[in-house]
This record gives sequence, structure tokens and C-alpha cells, in this order.
Amino acid sequence: MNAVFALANRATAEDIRARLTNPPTDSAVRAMLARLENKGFLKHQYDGPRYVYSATISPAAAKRTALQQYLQTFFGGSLRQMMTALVSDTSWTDEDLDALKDEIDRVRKERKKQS
Amino acid sequence: MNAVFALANRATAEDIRARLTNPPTDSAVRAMLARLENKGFLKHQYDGPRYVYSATISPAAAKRTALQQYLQTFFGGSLRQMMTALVSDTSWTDEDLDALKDEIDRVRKERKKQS
DNA sequence: CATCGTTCGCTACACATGTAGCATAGAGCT
DNA sequence: AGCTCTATGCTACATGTGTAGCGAACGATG
Repeated sequence: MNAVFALANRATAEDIRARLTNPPTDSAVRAMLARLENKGFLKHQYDGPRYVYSATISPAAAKRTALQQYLQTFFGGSLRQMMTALVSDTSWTDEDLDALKDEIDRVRKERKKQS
Repeated sequence: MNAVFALANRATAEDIRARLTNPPTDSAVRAMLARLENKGFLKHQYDGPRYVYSATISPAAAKRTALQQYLQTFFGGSLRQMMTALVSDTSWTDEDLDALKDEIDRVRKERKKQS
């Protein structure tokens, strides 16, 4: 499923296989895709001779769920805690930090308008 | 593995089972833990009568890997893109935003000292 | 000391997933 | 039309995982 989302929600069996780190066989990938489709997680369209699979749930929803999972696992569910950790933890350029501050200001202004 | 990390890297079979959404049987959980230990992903200590499992890789490394995975899946690997999306997307209080800005400033000052 | 309850290892079986190989269908080419 | 190439469905088997149940080890309790 992750591979499907990473491929803009339009993935063939070969696309997916190419994207996996320890790729199983063609056969295995196609079998799995068929199973996921049977269980309602995927659907497929035709693109010439190929099937193009896409998820039945929206990427936005999947994104939210995955983040929730990550937060629960590593930050006790606290988004704020994760954000501060990420700001200090990783290699940002000064431009990145400025851009982020600008974004924060933009969001705050938006919110003031609403209230 | 996620459950183990969520439990501060010290988890009994029952702890893990209680934390899963569709918990499999005791038997299944313990069998899986034994397999993961065989494969080198977990180790165990004794806590009285119980086994207490912990991961062999550091939580920090796992955190990084999981974030990488998430970024690749939903943001094309761009941490900056994710951060801006999170700032605007979710429900922050004004205090949260202020705290985040302060953290950014703090990080920038730290960096200036180094250079 | 005997008993009970808990946790573990281990076994046997059911179901899920990975793999290999074959037959079919359709597209493109000669 | 005949041929080749590709992608699919399907089948048979190997391996992995979920489940149930048993006996052994150990501590706690009467």
C-alpha cells in the first residue's frame, strides 16, 4: 500500500516491485495485489495491456493514519513533541527555518481572521 | 516492533497484545516474538517470571527509519514539505505555534554559535 | 508439603503468503 | 494469417504466520 501511495496512487505490479527494497517475485506481487483488491483496499483500471492499481481510500486519509501511527509509536501521540524534535534534530538550512517561520506566521494570520 | 518502541522498548507479550488494535492470540504474539528474536530484531531479559523484550536497534535509529519511510511514501522524501504541510494542516493552539517559533529561533542561535 | 496460578516451550493443525510454471488473450510485426 | 512479446489468471507446492492445547518450571498461598 505504501508503494502505491508513493507512486501517486497509480501503480502497476512492476512499478511496485521496482520500489520495494527486498522485492518478492512478480508472481507474489500480483497475487498480493489481487488479494488486496479482493479485500477492498485496492481497485484497478486498464492501461493498455496492464492493470493500474490505486487505493480505495484517499491518500489524505492514509497520510493521516500513518502519521498517527508514527506519533503513537515514537512520540506518545504528541504532534508538538515531534515537531520540536524534528526542528532541532535534522539538518536544516537557514532558508528552511525561515520558510517554516513564515509559514507559521501565515497560519496564525489566517486563524486570526477567522476568530 | 512498533508496539515495542511505543512501550519504551521494554515490553512483555501481554503488554504488546494489549496495545494492538486487532489483537491476535497470546500464542500468536509469543510465537511472533520468538521469531523476531531468532531473526535478531529483538532480545529478552527476565523480569521475575516474565520475558521483557526490547529491540536490538536503538529507538533513535528506528525513529529515523520510520520517518524516512513515511516521507518517501507521502511527501516524496521532502522533510520540509512535510513540515509546512503539518503546520497548516492540523489543529494547533497559538501557544503551540509560538513554542515552535521559539524552538526555531533557539536552533538558529545554536547554529550561529557553531559557525 | 500440596495446590494453584502464571509463563514459558513445544507440537499439531489451519490459514495466509511466497514461488514457479503453464495456458490464454490481446497487441504489434512480418 | 502466423509469430512473438507481454500481462493476466490459475494451479500446485513451499514457507510463514495464527491458533489451540499440552506439559514443565517456578513462585505464592493455604
